[in-house]
Amino acid sequence: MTEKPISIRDVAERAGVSPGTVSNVLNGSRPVNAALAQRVREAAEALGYQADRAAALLRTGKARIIAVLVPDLDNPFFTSIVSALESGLRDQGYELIVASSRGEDDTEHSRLAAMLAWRPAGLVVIPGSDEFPARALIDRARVPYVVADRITLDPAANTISVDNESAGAIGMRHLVDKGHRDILIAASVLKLANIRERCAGAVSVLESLGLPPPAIVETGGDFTLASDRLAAWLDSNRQPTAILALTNFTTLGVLSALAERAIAIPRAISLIGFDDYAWMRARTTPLTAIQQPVQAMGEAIWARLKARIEGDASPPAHIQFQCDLKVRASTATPSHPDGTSTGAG
Amino acid sequence: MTEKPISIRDVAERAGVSPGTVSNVLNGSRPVNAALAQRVREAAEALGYQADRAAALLRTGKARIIAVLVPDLDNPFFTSIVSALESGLRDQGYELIVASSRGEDDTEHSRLAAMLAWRPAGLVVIPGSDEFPARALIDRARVPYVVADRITLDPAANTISVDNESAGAIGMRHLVDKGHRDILIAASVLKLANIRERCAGAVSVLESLGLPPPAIVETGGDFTLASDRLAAWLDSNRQPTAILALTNFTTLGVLSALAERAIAIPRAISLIGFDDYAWMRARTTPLTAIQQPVQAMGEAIWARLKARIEGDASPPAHIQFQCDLKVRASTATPSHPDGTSTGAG
DNA sequence: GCGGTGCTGTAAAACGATTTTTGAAAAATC
DNA sequence: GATTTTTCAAAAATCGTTTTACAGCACCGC
Repeated sequence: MTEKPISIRDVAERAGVSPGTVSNVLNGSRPVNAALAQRVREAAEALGYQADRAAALLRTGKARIIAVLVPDLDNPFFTSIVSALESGLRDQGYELIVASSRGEDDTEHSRLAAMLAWRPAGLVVIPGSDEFPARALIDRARVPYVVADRITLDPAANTISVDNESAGAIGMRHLVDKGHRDILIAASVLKLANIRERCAGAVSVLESLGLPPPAIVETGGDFTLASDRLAAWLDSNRQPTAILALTNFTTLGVLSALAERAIAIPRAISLIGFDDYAWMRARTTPLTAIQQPVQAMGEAIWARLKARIEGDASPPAHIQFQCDLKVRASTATPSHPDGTSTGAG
Repeated sequence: MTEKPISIRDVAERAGVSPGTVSNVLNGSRPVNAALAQRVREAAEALGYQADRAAALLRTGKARIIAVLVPDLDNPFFTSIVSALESGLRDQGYELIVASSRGEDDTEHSRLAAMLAWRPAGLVVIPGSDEFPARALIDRARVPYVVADRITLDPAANTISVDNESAGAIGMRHLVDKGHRDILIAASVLKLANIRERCAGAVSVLESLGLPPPAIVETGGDFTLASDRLAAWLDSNRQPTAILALTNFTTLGVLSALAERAIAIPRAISLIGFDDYAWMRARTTPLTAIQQPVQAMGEAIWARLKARIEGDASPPAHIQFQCDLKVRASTATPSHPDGTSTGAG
């Protein structure tokens, strides 16, 4: 009893033309007599015709699909990129397929292979590691792609990221300007180039001023781990006067560790967070934060990818966005300006 | 110079068999001589063969695709559902295509139509409104589907949601038990049935105890709006001793409004948040929160959808999950037990 | 008036898998 | 040993679109 979905043939019949003509009208691939075209369009409308994407794809070899691979769909930074992308694609007849690599190389590989079997028109990938071994797959598929957020060794890749050195530097400079000398950097995972660069930027500020290097603690990727590592560090080291967090999850980890110990922000310790979410502002002490221009990045990713899809053959671009420091109440002058001589034992 | 992607024909040739046999081996649709099968598998492996999904889809009529439509890809509740779903699908050869309706009926309609053109095997939708006008599209496409989070009037729909009445009730009961009588409910949008039910659950607790009804403020969907509306309400009404927030965004709105006014939690006002995110815990005063079992819901959605895809014809189920109240430091006994007689003017 | 040249529509050939049909061996039966 | 049945792979049909090849027609210049 299940009625068949309407095909191009039905439309053709109703409009009294051949299927080829219908296709030409609907895709504008070849000029068609205006009156006929009108009839075709009416017929299509009346029947509620939607071209079967599978058949179209099979013939043309390119799906109007953009595949996105991110390391973690529970990380708001990644989902906000996905969201920004979706906004860009929505009106242009593309669909978005998403997958999470969970930061594992082999998952990354298998998910990528599965998505490429759809022959997507383009690919956006946030690699789980700098090596990015799945790159070979992409090469083989010859699909236009953009690497986002992470830096890659792949010379052929278009990349969209933030200026991580500068991001680290503006945070550190702000702390130094406030008078802090005893600063802890909460880094997530140092084997990621972008995190290393944020560190480097921060460290270079101290270096250029002839100040001693900061302490760095590597917190790992997720929130609970970060919280534990930071707590352990705080319990076994002299308390810094300021903390610079390099990702949104480490920011949470720092907040958690400080809250547990009832360490006041910014009275005892100043804090700079990374990324800028509503929960960072909806606080008694809103967080000073290094804000990534997520929306702009999403748009840039799509702009670049779209250009590539449409045949642009310019050399690969490496677009870098500047982060903004949103100064709020969580950073203040240290209570003991000479931070090196005090602090808990 | 672009080498062609390897097709089933290439594999067949290399293994010295026909394409049909390759298909039978790889899909197990019909028995094939073990030795031959082995040869075929080796050839496929050697060539790195991946079946063109489009061709397969065209023939079989069903894509191994699950389409997901959510109201907002920037809302962590919705993305966590997507994430949980992705985990379920990953190993079963399905891909996930996502789209955002932005809470607009016509966007919902057009995005749904676009996704259905791929003839997905299944559909998960979180409708933007109770009316859910796009339902007609789904009926026409005869695709198995599950409605998540929202309640729908559609009698044929499988739904997965939380027990909203109970969720509202456990929050309110906790506040009443603590001694609060002057309670404000921060609801997002009352035209959504799930929000109305949370309200109803909360209100019924007061009713059953013979207490006066709570104040309710409708904050709207997004964070800044919620913050403004709440601020306005607080400025023009007597200050309650406790606030019950009914969504994660309203929780943020409440926090923001209270922070701006330097109203201490829980000393001046107790607060119960909705959903349970790391940022609610990583605070000096961790939030008491009504936690939705997101992971379990994601799994249930997939289980139900999968059953339907595989031909299960049992009557539509309406699965409800119970929320958990996580009691933390943001709720306390009101400073003036008789809340009606004090408060700011 | 005639051959050429756009124009515009139809007919038919792809696309690459799956599935049905066919056919030729091998196995079983008498 | 001849005939029937079974087995299993090859061949062919199919899905619905796009695109190529071709044909009819009008119009052009000579």
